Amino acid sequence: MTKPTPLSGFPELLPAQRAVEQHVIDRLRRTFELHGFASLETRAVEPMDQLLRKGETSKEVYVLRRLHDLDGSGDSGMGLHFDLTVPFARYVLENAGRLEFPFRRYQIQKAWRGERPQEGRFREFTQADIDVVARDDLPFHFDVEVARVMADALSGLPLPPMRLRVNNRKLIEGFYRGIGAPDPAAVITIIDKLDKMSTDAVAASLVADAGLSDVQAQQCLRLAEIESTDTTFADRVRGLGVAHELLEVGIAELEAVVEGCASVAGPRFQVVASLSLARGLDYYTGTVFEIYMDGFENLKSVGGGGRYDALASDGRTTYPGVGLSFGISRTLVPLLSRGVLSADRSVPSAVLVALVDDDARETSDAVAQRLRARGIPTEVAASAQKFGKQIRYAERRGIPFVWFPEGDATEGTGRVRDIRSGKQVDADPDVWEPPADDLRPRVVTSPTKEHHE
RNA sequence: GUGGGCGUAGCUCAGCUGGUAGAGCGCCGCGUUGUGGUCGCGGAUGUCGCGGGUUCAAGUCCCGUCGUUCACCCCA
Repeated sequence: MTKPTPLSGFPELLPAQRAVEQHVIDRLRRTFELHGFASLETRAVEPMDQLLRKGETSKEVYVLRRLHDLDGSGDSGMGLHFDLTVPFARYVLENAGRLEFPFRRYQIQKAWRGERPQEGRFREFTQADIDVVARDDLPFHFDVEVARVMADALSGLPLPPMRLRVNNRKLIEGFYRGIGAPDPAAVITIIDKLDKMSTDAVAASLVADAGLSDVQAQQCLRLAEIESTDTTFADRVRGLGVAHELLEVGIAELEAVVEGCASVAGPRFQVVASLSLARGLDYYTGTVFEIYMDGFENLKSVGGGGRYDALASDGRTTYPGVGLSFGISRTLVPLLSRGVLSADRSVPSAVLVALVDDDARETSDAVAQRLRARGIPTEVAASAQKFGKQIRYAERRGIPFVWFPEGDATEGTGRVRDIRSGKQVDADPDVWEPPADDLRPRVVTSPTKEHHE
């Protein structure tokens, strides 16, 4: 058999890298649950009509087909989900009668997109979503809450500092209406390209494609320039002299989000009111979020979300929602492959129990069992090589302690060596404990490699 | 999906206008007859991503393909 080649866009990690990913997932899970969000897992597939609703035909969906369904007559019309929001909306409708609203859930799962892979952009990837959904009416304070929860979750991760950019659709749409823009939606789409096109090009496009006058286009650009980490943006917006009812509602909401996040912001997590943020998706109706990672702006956003007044609807009842999504693969894979992040060992074992000779496996197994009984991940040496070799076996894998048994199986005493310091002490497997930090693989960062480009 | 760069040992890479493969690190052994890391000495490893073509001769040139990366697109 020839050596298999990797599959483009379907990243797989080495054991130490996976340990980092698991740490991140555990950490996110713990924080989400700390805030009372319930865990949910939805199936991998959705009906194609669900996936392609709202005319999102540009989505590259992987379609599912049975091998023996040659003529396609039994075509199920199923595809792999490309995000976690669409499956969640479907799930809410399907289980509306059995859920308690407002319903808060998190979901950490894979998603699939057939797009061309690039750094931080894959065909199979993991993301973490939190959403709150209600029936008929979802109070605004949940917009603030989801931002606070994500801030709490992300600032606890061993990652570069994150920046949450916030804006409000009502604010910008009210502004565009207030200046008399004939098609506010078109303006939003064009403003969203500000990070790629020059301001002159955007201005020209606003005139040509959104039907604005030069003066109106300049007003839009001045709005987009506004940015602040506190509520001072509000006066600057009002200073532009545009009046509209919707604009005032939007300003008030954005102020509330920025104020509400003030207590969770810190050196590792910044919240910025950013009036150029638009997000192309058309289903957002109020607050919009985007998350960026410092030093990795080339990845674009590593998370995003916002408020949808109609996350789901069955025709009779409407379910508004607000949520945020964080790209685990997008964030972690580039950090891992650049060596910025890694784990200090490639196995869970904290202790390697040495094997004195081939007949002493029983003794070593007994020691290992006693350590495991107290929650210490332990493995027994593969063979009775020279102790130097056995220590090296541990060293290669990053296992911090080697246990040398003494006496027979019933005694279970011995000496334990910290192979990093070389310190060796007499120990009892029913009593000895490693430092808490050594119990599990630790995430280590290399700040020297953090800066690039 | 469209267009460009790159692909040589486990890793990072060198290899000139084509002339039958190299360094550093790592790995293995011995010095060191049961406690690694330092040091010294010795050693192994490549279908030069894969397939085809041009040529007396291809790692080197051409085409295709896969992988990777960048831009567009899209977004996590």
